[in-house]
Amino acid sequence: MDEQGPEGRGQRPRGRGLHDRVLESLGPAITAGDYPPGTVLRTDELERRYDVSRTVVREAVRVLESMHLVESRRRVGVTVRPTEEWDVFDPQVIRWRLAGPDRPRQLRSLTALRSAIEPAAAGLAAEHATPEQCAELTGHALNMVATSRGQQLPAYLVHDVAFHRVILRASGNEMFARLGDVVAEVLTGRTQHRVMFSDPDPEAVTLHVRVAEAVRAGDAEAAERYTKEITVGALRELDILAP
Amino acid sequence: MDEQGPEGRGQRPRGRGLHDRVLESLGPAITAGDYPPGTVLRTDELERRYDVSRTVVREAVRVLESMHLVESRRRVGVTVRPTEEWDVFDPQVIRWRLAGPDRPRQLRSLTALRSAIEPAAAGLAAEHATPEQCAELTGHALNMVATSRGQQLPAYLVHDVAFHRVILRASGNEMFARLGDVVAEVLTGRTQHRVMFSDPDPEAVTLHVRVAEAVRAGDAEAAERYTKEITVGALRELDILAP
DNA sequence: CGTGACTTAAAAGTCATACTTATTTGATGG
DNA sequence: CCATCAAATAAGTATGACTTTTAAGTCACG
Repeated sequence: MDEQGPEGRGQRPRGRGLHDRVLESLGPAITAGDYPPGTVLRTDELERRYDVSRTVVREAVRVLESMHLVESRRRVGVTVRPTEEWDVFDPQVIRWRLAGPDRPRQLRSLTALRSAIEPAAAGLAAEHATPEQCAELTGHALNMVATSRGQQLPAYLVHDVAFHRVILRASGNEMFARLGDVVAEVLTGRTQHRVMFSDPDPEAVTLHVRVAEAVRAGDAEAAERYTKEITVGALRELDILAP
Repeated sequence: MDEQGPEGRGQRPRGRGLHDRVLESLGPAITAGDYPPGTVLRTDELERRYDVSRTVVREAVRVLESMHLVESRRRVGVTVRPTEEWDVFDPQVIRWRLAGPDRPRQLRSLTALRSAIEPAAAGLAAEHATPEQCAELTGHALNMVATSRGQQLPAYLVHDVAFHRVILRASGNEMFARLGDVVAEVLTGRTQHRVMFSDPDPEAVTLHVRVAEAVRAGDAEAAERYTKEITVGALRELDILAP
């Protein structure tokens, strides 16, 4: 029907299918508040809006429903659910909200989460980390030191993210490990907002080295304490940037 | 807008749809390890197995895919993904795993998570709780004391769950608040396994009262410390029950 | 013997349509 | 005024035809 040539053939579209495209449009819109809770969407309306078949819309809606973003009821339609019922731990929801107007609030929530989780993870890591993980850890810490001065923020960020990922993984707790992506997102976001400022806080850099040492030494208490200091610093930083 | 639905909109609206039935069969099976990572399912096979249409199967698969439990690829099929990629924070995944053979491991992970989150939440609650929430808290704590002796575990559990829910909500952090259901699940599961034993640990009961007092007094440090003691006790208990 | 280009087939993805079922609304009648 | 039942509506399900992607097999060529 449409003999229009394929748009970007060499592109790398995030959505691998039509339902993904619908999802990647509806999800951000809902989490951004474009459709406030209580808003009712109708399947056939969405069909027309996105010019896709019923099948595609239903699959997208089903996923949104599994995230508790919407509720689909017969004879009513697809209703946007109250914010407090959303699955705020769903990585996709987190991504959408971080990309929307709710970003500051979301960053604050996530940083508070980090502040609770990461110290505990570091403590566990001190008890469970393998020699390889200890080596990775010190490696990243040293690289953080090396890149902490002279406009090398991108390189610094890479090692910062990797460091925290190793800690979370080494904790031996699968749930902690799964937060690696979230932490990465927060760290990346923070760097972007800090790019106008100076190099990373030297104290924070030192603390990372201390954490690596503590984990290697198997000193759970120290690993936890130093990590706590790192995350408290992150919280303070947020208050400074947007009081 | 009164909602006096006879069934309520509880979590078990028996057979809300065919796709739900497929999901509630496939989800537990995958998380239980009946289909090990790498296993390939084909849509038409599932159609026949559950005697439903293509539409229904696809919707179920799409939801499983959004949980990162499976990956659907053309010319290949629906592949079960490696365990470490699953969305272990998804409430539904948690429910499934708690109902399966992985339950002990899952309970341990979740208790470690509690141990990290709840003290932080209590600290925040001490700073943000409204007078009403403080009243609820002391009310539940007192009721826990009242029901802590003489085979009243079910009643005790109700207040225990409610207590922790209020703490998490009062923290003012939406992500902490969302963990209320998870904590409820853990506490309920623990009680079921303890039913053969005696009444709840008197020390734990006292600690809950102390937490309520600390929150009311706005003493974040104390609230955090006492809550930490509660969760550490829960961790110890797990080691005793299944070392 | 590889190696790269071409063909093939398998399975998911998409669409259109007809039909079913639950639920709200509101009209009817006690 | 309330209960009951009928109609309208939108989601849910089924089906079959068609498209697209891609793993894998084939074959000619260096």
